[in-house]
Amino acid sequence: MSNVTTNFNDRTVEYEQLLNDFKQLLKKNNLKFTIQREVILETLYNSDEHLTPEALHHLIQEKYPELNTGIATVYRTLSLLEDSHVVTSLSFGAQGKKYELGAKEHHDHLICTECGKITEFVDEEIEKRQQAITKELGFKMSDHSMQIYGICKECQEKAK
Amino acid sequence: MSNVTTNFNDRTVEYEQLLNDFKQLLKKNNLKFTIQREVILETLYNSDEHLTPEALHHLIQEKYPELNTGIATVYRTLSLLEDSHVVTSLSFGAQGKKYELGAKEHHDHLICTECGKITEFVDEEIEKRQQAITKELGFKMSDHSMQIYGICKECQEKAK
DNA sequence: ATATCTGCAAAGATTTTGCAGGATT
DNA sequence: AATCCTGCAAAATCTTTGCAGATAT
Repeated sequence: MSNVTTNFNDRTVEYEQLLNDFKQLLKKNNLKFTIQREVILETLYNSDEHLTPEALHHLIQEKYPELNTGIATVYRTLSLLEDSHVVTSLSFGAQGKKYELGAKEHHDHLICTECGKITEFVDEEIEKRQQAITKELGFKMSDHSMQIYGICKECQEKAK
Repeated sequence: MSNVTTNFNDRTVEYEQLLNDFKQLLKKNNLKFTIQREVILETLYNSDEHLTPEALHHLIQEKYPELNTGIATVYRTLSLLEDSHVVTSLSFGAQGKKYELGAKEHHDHLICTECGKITEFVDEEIEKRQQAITKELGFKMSDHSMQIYGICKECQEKAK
């Protein structure tokens, strides 16, 4: 099972692609390409974490203080990106929503309800079963998301 | 693989059990068993949905208006229940946190993006894989949620 | 030149907290 | 009787919105 044409394994090309898609999306909706929007996309791309709007804003303020990006712009851009399915949001036990780029390879989430840590994983078996189930029910799948909640190894040990 | 002792398949007994566990929990922490706390537990138990604090409060106000339960009590009780791992909170993309009893059988969702219909399903294969994955990573699973988005059979036919 | 964006600050929403009277142990 | 709970309302957070100047097309 190979998929040579889609997997460049080259982060620069990958980001260029993402950025281009984003520009296209904006153009199609008569929206403008601004430095703030680019910086938000880039910061999400370069983060391995699931970011809260506040954390994202903070990162941007640190890296590009001269832009003086407002938190309102972060919220507005995240909504835009979520509506367009470019990012997805998650939330767990603690408070607030967290965002991540949806363009990354598909993966599911293991979420610790004690410390909030999110671990990503991909399981071929599960992906296959999902396709089998939807096919069986005549459902045309466009997307899916899965979260497993529980307590991570570290927090279990701490509790002892 | 049988598990005769734990599966009564009798909702009344199941609820009694849950309620007893809850009472024990309260006693152990020098907390008091109040009518509001019971009603909150019961309403969560009887709901098939994942409820927001507001929705839960609304249901309770409708069913037991004479209690005049305050939203603050709902929040306080949900925190208590969540800290004790009796309920888990999660969020499905849209806004706000949603709560459900952790004791319920797992179920996944097939969501039609055209008509909004939600179909629940359980798949043994997926359940097994989830357990295998969490075990492998030393993670203690309490709950999971999975949503598959797409277009249901009926809507596909309508579109023709 | 026009339409959209942005930061700011104010408004809305959501969640938490202090307090005084009420309920449970 | 002592302790904990509750509803209420105020406070603290989190998110959205209106506006006037700035920026992208």
